[in-house]
Amino acid sequence: MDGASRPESVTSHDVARAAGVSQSTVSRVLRNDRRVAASTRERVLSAASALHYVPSEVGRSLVTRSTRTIAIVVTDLGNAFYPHLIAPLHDEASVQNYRTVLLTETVEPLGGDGDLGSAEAEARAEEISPLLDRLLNRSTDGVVLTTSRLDGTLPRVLARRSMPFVFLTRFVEGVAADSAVVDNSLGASLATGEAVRLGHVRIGAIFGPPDTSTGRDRERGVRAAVTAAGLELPDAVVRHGNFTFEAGHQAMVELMAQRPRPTVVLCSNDIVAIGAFNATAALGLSVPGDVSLVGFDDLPMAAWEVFGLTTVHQPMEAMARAAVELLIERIEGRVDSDAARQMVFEPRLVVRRSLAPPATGA
Amino acid sequence: MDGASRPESVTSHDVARAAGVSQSTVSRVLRNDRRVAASTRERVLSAASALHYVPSEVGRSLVTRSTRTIAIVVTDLGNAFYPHLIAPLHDEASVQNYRTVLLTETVEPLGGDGDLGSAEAEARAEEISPLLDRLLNRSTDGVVLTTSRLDGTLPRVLARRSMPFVFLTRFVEGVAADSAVVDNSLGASLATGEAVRLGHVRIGAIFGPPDTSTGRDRERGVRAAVTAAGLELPDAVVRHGNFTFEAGHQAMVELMAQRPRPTVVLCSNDIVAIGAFNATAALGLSVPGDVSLVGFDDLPMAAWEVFGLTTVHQPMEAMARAAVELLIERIEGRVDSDAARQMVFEPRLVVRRSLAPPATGA
DNA sequence: CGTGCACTTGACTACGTATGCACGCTCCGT
DNA sequence: ACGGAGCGTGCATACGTAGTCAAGTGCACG
Repeated sequence: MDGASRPESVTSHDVARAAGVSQSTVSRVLRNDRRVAASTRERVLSAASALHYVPSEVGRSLVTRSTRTIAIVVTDLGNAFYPHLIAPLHDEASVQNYRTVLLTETVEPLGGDGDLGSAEAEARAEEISPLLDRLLNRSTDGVVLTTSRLDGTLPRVLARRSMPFVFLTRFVEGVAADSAVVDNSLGASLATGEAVRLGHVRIGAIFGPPDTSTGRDRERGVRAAVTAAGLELPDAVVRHGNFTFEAGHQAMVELMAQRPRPTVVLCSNDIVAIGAFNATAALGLSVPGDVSLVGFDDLPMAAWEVFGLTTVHQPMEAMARAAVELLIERIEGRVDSDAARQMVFEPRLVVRRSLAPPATGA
Repeated sequence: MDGASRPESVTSHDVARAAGVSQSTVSRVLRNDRRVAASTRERVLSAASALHYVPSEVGRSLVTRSTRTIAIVVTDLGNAFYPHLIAPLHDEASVQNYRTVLLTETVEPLGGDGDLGSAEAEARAEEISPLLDRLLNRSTDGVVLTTSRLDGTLPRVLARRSMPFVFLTRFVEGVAADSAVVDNSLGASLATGEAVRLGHVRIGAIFGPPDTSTGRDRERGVRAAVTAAGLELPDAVVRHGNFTFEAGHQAMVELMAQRPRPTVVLCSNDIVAIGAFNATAALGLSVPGDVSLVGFDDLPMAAWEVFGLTTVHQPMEAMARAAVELLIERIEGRVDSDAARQMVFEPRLVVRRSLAPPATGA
């Protein structure tokens, strides 16, 4: 069956034999141990080079009990949001001489049997999913979580098994872990305040999932700013949905069917806003002529000329770097306290075409 | 320094002790070896569960000489193209019980010393870059290459070290390796033919890098169709660039400055086309009123209402699945021949708003 | 009642690398 | 000339798992 007969690879023993030294010496040379004679080092290096020797990471990991690899957990790779997070994570990890593994958390549909006892729920949480296995089987030194829902069990399990991890973008309350997030509530307030300042009164919103910190905090910020302005946010012009193009598209179609129509729609993020933008195109409406739109995140896409999307910038690169640093400090035990270190970044409003004063006399 | 004192994890020996059996038996139970008594199995499983035992992938890999992990090599994670490739790759690998690692190939700028001797070039090729190290250090069983340029040394090095790999989307001539690609030349011909059929005569093009099979083959297809129609493709309305938004944007600005302007511009892929689309918006031109646009790939984005991009569909999911299957067959030695197996998929023209007949009397 | 087979289990070793320990050698000081 | 320090190197072992070999038990059959 497995007729592979993989060509057995060259090991440090082979190099040792070729150089006429012991395997220990080979290891020392390659680990840059300075207690080895220059002439020996030379011989070993040329033997290694001649044999095309590449040290086995597996053998090394087994004895060092470290893989210098961190896992990044995301939900949906198809979502345009993640690449912008993944790239800086990857880069910063590289700088710190860590490798990166990308893992997807398949969100299981909440089945019909909603009321299983807490004992049962606990048991299910401990059940080893493929993802959890991957995180706990020591092929990874730490984890960056970007997708956690507030009720997620994953962070709790990781904490219990004392696997180092850090929250990025979102976090889960009641779990003591480092995190790097933007001040979502403030950002949403800024955007809402600007809409109010421009004279918008009939404000609509497409919020994110209430069981994510991001969705909830941005909603809080919008509602606070609306209330502070003495305005209201009627349920008829509010929708909740996932952070996806499709969710934004569909919600926007519904909102545009309301009478009176909102003159501005605040969206939970840029992807949703772009879904909404396309919905207006499908409906023959114009932005900002018929309705203004505001996003959140400031993805490169928001700046595209066809959108000109007003949005709230969050420093994703800085956040990703911070997350990696926090994590690696934990991994290498360089941090004294067990307390969670929460880094909160400043949002910044980026004004573009998609937000304008409401049409007069509409 | 490293005061981590990582809590030493539970091993199969711990489980063995708890269950009152030998480590071998624990291993057998977990490997589902049926030569173990039901009662023993029961005891071992409950001990393992009580101790929250998770087998060490590192230990396992060392002895099995296999990691069940395949690497995906891409250039630019920020490019919207890759997620659509990565997701199905990841999924198919999961189905086959393989894990996936995402690696980026940093394309080194071609320095000024262009003419180093072939011996020198060879030496540099053998130099172990971080990426190459990662691919050869046996932390990975095989590689999916999506980014190779025609002169790339990576595939050749992999072949020489007999590391299984497969080309996806692009390929490199002269390297005998399995590949899964669309018929790029045919696809480009289809799109060009349609433009001609609609009456376009002044055709412009933004081609991809000539040192990629994708860029070159799509260019070939366009040129063949133009010639077959008895038309010409003047250099003034042809640009070459990378497969990026920015390249498409800039090239389009240049093409639109030509007189007479082309009435249609064929783009090397959808990202480039969308860059071009945005350039027209910046210039105050309309698509397809002032100029028609055609892409390639049929990313979900092409179907967005604001674009309505006519493009050539390639079955990326099927291609990704095929690539994974080809690769795993190689890894597991299930394929007799050494000959390259090339799977060529059918392109399909998807007509949307962005391609229309040229304005009359323009 | 003896032989042999089926079934179950444990002792042991290999995988490739890193490293503690000990040994031998050189060189210097007295 | 002798002792000790210090350097360079090899031996042996550990890491956690899989699998080989052999041994033990019990049962059926002759």
